Amino acid sequence: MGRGRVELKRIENKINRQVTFSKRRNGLLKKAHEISVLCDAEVAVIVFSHKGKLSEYSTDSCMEKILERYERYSYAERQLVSMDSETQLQIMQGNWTVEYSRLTAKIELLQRNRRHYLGEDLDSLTLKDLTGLEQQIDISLKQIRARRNQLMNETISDLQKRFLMYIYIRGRRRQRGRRTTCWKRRGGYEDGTQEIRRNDLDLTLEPLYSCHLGCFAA
Amino acid sequence: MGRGRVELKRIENKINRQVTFSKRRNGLLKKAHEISVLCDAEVAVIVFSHKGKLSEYSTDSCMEKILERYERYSYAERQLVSMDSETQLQIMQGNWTVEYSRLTAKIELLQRNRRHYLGEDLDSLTLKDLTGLEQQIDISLKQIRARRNQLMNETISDLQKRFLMYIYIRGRRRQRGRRTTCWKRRGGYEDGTQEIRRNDLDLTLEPLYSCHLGCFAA
DNA sequence: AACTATTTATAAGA
DNA sequence: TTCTTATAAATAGTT
Repeated sequence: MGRGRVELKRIENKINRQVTFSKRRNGLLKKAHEISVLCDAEVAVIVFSHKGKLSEYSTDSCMEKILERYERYSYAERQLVSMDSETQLQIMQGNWTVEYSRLTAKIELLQRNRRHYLGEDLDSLTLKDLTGLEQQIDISLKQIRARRNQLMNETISDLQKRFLMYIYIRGRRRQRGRRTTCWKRRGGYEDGTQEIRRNDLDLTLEPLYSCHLGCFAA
Repeated sequence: MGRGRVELKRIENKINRQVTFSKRRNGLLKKAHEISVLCDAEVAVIVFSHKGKLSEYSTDSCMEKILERYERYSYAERQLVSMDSETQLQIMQGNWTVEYSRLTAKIELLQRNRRHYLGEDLDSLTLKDLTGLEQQIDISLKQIRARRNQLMNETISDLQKRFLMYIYIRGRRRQRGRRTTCWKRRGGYEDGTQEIRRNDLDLTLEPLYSCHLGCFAA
């Protein structure tokens, strides 16, 4: 539709491309509106120019509704967009408002996911989404329980070792006590004993990394 | 572009509307592809017909990527309006590094949490953390399962209704078939029957909003 | 941005 | 649905 047939390949001349884009974009949006009105259809058109400028059309100006409807149809999952070289480029160019929005959008997505992981706001999910989520959370619960059991076992055997050490040390002190003379008991020996005793059996659940208990291992 | 000018209003004749829709949809998708190739643009077109059938076009067949880009872009636009004045001031002063660090820190925290919810990187957690996490995830799994079961039950009863309707309609057609004389069966009756049958039992899992099934409710 | 020669899209008919 | 064809609409190249 114009002077001379057009070949379906990228227009290399930058000016021509820009002009053609502008004309055809208008045509496309117009046609989208026409089919929408004439045929009672629900239409969404999104166009990003080569430079990244957005143009859009949506029936009754309700893009979100149409995209939601589309998502329901295609059951596609959105993936978290990880930071890449595009981010760095944006920042280098001082184009931080876009970057800011990107980050806040990402935060919002992560928070939405978080609510799902915590079993909240599940009404918006499809059956497929829910099945996937359930499997994921099920696996994750198993892993958490496995790790917790492991840690509890470590703690228990650790406590056993501490207790054995307590018995051992008390036994040795009693032996020493029988051998020593009486004058050593004067001058606050009673207090000192209590202090030592308090430290003998450490009941906190922190791991006992620094104790060499090879003598009790057997 | 055709015989006679066309008025921009809904085509009331059902057949005409269907034919026009089919033609114009092809035209729209073709033009979307053309501008995409010629002008190196990223284009997404989504069309739902009056009957609810989906047609779509997307540059490089990557609809999700384009919709994500759209969400980010439109979120950015909304964000510029709703951004609090302090943030705007920060950004105006070119002092985006503070804001950037704040946001990335938040993202990092959220992602660390996410990994924990997914049962990853649990070694850094204490027994107390793990116990809390386990309880949380356990509750969340129960909620997800409850919601999933609810949705499955809804789907099942929906299918049951569809099936009953199918039986009912088939029965009625058989009754009608017995009453009518034989000459009506000639001239493509078989084809017609098959077409109707194809529409009788809609096995998609979309909700069945528009069906009045009061007769089966009891 | 306007113009205009052509191509393209498509409405109506078969 | 598909083909045909007359005609409206879109647009490529130009000014």
